[in-house]
Amino acid sequence: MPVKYSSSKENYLKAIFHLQQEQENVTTNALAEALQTKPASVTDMLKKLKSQKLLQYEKYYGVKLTTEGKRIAIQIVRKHRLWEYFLVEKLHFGWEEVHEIAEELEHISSKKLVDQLEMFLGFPQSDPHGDPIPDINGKMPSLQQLAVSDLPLNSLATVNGISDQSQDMLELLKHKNIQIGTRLEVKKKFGVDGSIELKLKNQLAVTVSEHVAKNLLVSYDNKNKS
Amino acid sequence: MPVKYSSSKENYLKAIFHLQQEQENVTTNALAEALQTKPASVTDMLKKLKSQKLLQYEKYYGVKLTTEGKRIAIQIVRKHRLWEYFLVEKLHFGWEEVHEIAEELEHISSKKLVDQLEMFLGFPQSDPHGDPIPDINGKMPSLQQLAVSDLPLNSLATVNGISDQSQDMLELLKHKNIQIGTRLEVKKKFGVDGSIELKLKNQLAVTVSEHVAKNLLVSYDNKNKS
DNA sequence: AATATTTTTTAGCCTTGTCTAAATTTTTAT
DNA sequence: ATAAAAATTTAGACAAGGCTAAAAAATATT
Repeated sequence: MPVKYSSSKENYLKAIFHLQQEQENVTTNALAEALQTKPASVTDMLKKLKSQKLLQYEKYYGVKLTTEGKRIAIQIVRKHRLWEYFLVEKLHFGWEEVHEIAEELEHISSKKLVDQLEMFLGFPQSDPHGDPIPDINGKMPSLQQLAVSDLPLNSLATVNGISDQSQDMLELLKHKNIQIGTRLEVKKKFGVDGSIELKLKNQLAVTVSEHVAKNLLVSYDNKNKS
Repeated sequence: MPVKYSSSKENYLKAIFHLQQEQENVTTNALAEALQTKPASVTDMLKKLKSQKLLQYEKYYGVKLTTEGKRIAIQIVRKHRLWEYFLVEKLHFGWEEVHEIAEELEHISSKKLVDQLEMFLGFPQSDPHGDPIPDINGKMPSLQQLAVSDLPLNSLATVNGISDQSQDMLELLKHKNIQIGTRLEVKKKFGVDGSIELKLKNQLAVTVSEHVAKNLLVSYDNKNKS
């Protein structure tokens, strides 16, 4: 039953999976962009993946994962995020360094390895960037997430994710001392440029641009004090 | 400086390195055997590795690693053994299960990853099978090793390695409760078939065949008690 | 020393995953 | 509704790594 797929195929499935979150039907160009390859190569690979029943593909009409394709994609995501957690929590990497390494580690095939790793790590719910880690059955713990830009004035919230995970973004957040778990309060919203002033728990106030505010995800704090 | 080589090339370098321990000059057939491939494929690859200056190769005359080739091979060995240690000590794998997984993990490229891993593990000196782990500079801690078959009667020794690391051997040793660090005493040597009776510390006596006795490596215990 | 055997290499072919250039289809804009 | 633009696919090529069958070299045997 557990068929092995090449790293390349796994990367295609994962990329399609991620793109599907935004758009039901994934286009060839979007995939080429995501995988840093050429559209012609994507077409070639899609035909192979189709013949393996990992996705539905009709010429010119885009692509959708089958149940099996999705299952494999989620497995890869699970491995990627568990390894990222390991790298940060156990090996003391910075959160901006781990993605690249996890891109390699996620293709190690042993299922037992992932499951033991998960146990060793204490069944973490989300990776260092706040993204949920699928459990052994592929179920994603879904957590309430809204952008800082959507918070009303004076609300209290805790950072639990970042949608733009570019190197630049992660470095900026690191610089401003914002990480997963940081508690913050919305102090001011500037209409002119969409920037927002935040008060970080136990720290000074900081101002973030509209772009940052839109990509910094939080959940409301439980208002169980007063 | 840190050029990347394919997993396949790394495997060739590693296999040559291991075979060189026994025989200065490594033959094409021996390599094909070790890598589970055909001699013709070996010849092809040797030409490529030669052109990259990783080894000296003269048609029909066998092969030898260059300094650079050896450096890379030792890096791979280092990674392999550190990962094996991790799998056994942290993820609680059995020593007979880890080789295959480490074969994959050893090709993960990040140097920082290996070095951090080593620190996280507390700079172990040898892997779960007793083989020495090269340090960050490629230096191997060499330890005194002789076969149980060469021990004189009544000598006390501690298991520190196995030369035949086949699945079957590891399973047999596991069954007989012999592992790295096991202390033993030679009780009887049977000339007929070369088998040897051992008394394991805090356990019953066991008999091992000549084959096992020849492949079980030990160091003499420090006789600092009486 | 000559022949038989084994080892190694060469030649030609295959698969996977990628590319460029050209052709085709779909979408957008007039 | 049709022309222009954009997206996608096809065709043909290439590099890496591997294979089989046949040729060549080295080694062993008589």
